[in-house]
Amino acid sequence: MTRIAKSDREEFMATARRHLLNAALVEFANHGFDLANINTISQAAGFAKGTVYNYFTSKEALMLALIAETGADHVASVRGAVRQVSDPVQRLLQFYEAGFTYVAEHPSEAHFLITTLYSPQLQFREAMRRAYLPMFQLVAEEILQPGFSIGLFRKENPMALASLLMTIYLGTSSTVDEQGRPYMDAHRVADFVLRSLSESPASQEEK
Amino acid sequence: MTRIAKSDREEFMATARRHLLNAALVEFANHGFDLANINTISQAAGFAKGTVYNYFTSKEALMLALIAETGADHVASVRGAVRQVSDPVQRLLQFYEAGFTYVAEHPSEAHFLITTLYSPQLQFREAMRRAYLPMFQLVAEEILQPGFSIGLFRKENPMALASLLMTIYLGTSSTVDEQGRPYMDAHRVADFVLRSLSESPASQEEK
Amino acid sequence: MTRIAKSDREEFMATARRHLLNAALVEFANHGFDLANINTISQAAGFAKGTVYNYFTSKEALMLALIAETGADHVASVRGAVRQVSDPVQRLLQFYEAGFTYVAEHPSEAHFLITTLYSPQLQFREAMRRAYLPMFQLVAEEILQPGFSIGLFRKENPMALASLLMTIYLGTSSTVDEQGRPYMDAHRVADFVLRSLSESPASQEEK
Amino acid sequence: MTRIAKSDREEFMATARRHLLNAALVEFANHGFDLANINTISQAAGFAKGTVYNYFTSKEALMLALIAETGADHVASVRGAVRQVSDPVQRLLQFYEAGFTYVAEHPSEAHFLITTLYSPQLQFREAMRRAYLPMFQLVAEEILQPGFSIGLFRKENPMALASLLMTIYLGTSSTVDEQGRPYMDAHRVADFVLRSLSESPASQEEK
DNA sequence: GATGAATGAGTCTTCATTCAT
DNA sequence: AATGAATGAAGACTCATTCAT
Repeated sequence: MTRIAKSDREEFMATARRHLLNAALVEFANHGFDLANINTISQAAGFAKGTVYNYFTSKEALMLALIAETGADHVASVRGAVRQVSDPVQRLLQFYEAGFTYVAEHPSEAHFLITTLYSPQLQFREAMRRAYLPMFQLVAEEILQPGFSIGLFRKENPMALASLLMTIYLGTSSTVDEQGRPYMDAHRVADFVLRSLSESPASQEEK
Repeated sequence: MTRIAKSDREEFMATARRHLLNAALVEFANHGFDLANINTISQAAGFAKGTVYNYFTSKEALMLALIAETGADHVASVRGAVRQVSDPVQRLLQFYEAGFTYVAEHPSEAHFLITTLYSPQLQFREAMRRAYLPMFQLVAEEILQPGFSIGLFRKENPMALASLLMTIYLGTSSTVDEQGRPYMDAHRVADFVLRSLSESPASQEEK
Repeated sequence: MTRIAKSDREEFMATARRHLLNAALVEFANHGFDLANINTISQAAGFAKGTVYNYFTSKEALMLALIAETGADHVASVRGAVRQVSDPVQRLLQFYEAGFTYVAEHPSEAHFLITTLYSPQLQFREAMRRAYLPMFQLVAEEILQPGFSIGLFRKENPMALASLLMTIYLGTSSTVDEQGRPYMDAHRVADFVLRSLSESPASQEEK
Repeated sequence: MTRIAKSDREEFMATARRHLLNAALVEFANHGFDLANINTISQAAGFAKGTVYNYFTSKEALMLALIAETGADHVASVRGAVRQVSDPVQRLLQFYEAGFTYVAEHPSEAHFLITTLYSPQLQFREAMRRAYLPMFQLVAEEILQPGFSIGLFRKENPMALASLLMTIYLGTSSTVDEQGRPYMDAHRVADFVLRSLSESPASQEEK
């Protein structure tokens, strides 16, 4: 009885927390942290002014929670797609495709993540970096490494390559049209990257 | 006489304006637009609070002027380097080298430009895009086109390629260490890009 | 049965009420009424935030109850000591000794009472005055009057004298060290007062 | 020219500062620090909301300035009166008379000083103590010492005596009617104190 | 043109109190 | 009777902007 009641309450609060995070996401994405209005968030979530402080100790704490959770969501979504295939080339393609799909389907999240990644406020940039570390590892260990192992990718400085791939992913993801959809095509980007990664069948330029 | 006197005054005001822009650059780079303090800027430039309004109609106008001028500077610097050579491959290398050099030598400018490019405020993002249009054109018309013409680069969607090259440039430029220097090496990045651009010596993947 | 059950409940509630008053005392003494936090009080008493309102209708009601009960306690303690002796001079000494002892042994209560006595909020000052009326009467009727009767004290405006004695008591009581103990010595204070009270410009008190 | 202009401005600002302190005095005296409203103060002084922050960095800074300046005023007023006479007995009388006069003529100041002296907030109590140190010294060095020197006062622990005299002064000063006038009469208080201080005309106790 | 005091809109945050469970 | 989530009033403080000097 009590268990159920307590469980209900907990569930209810978890829902409320989620509403607040969703409202915060939109507000932060639209206006950025500094111009975001806590009252607007609370009311958009269906609560009165002060209620947000029952869930987050401050505007900053709300922001940090949002970074961590949205970042984790994003990473999980991409990782799930990547792991559906095993061939490194396919995984690379999945990486960009899942990424672009996420951006297209979660425009607010994507916009929030990108703007936060380049926020002038160090604390938020750092939090964003932390949230994206697993994605970096995904690229390095579950896409590049396998490719190296089977001699598919040229083995040049894995960290630098992973960094480049992430950079290209984030950069192209953030170049979107007014509907929030990426301008670029996942296949084109993946193709571009693959050409560079490939163990040159004949060794090309700089002789 | 009057002309000279007037010219003196104009010169003086131009100098004052420049001091203000420099101070604003540092403040905006350090704190972002919203947290930047007009008073701090004015005083850092050697003036009292109100004086900034003799030169810029508002904080926003100051920001927009800074975007336009700093962006133009950046573009000019890169363009100058690119045009020193004529071979498309060399130009591509120069593009990344000049870019990274600029970032390393102008950390505040670079930080300001990057954070503004991803600002949550549309107006600033747009202004930044406008400021970077010439750089985009530089890549498309003075690096890629010549490469296409002489059959050095595979001719696939020039706009998309230019966009990718810019994205890679901006992304790698914004990944800097604590001293503001890019982690990546211009040669490595240029090499990565060139591999993709090259007319496949043997036609690699998609057969 | 019912009586006993009811009595149990009453006892339980009385205990809870006491816990709340004790917690409130500490909080009010440490921070003053305005900065005192109802939540802190309730939790210090072992209850949740809202429970305090089952015992007191408001923060102010809690404060007023605390003033009345703590004041009465203090008065009772002093009165008890005074009545243990019958000689007016001894009573006066007891008055200051019991007072200082109370202060030393109940630092929170003492601090609360003194700060409340001089609170900027009239309602609390008045409540405090009311609580101290019996102490005033004690001085006037059970110390001074007997002294007048037996010609020990010069009979000059009893009300003014009682007021002065109370003032001296409260003032010296509130001058405490960091451990909450009065700087002054009860004997010294009593001696000072007795010299003034004594009849006989020539050869006054105890020979 | 410039000197005069600057001097004018400084004078003007000093006036504004005084207006603010006066308004703050009334507000703090009426409601206490915590309930005092900064906006009310600013507007009562004839300024807009934020102007008070051009003169004081915070509500607390305003309070501390007020404590220091009002305390110094009070001390100066009493000291001035005391020094007008040279006989220790006269000085003692002047001390209480000047004190009561100050209280009667400056009810807000007096109320503010007393309530602050017993504020629950340590920082303000301490500031008040500091402000009153010179008054303590005045009593010890310019009233009691001379009395000791000429054998008028019995020489018992000067510090304790000074403390008692101050206590009596502050306690009686704070016992005022609704118009803010002390209930006690300066002569009566001074007489009470003098009886205690006097070298017993016939040598009473300590043989 | 330079100054800096004045303005007042804007906002995060606190917290006493209510009330459904 | 106990709980604690929800409420919303209240207030200190910031700061872009104005303007008299």
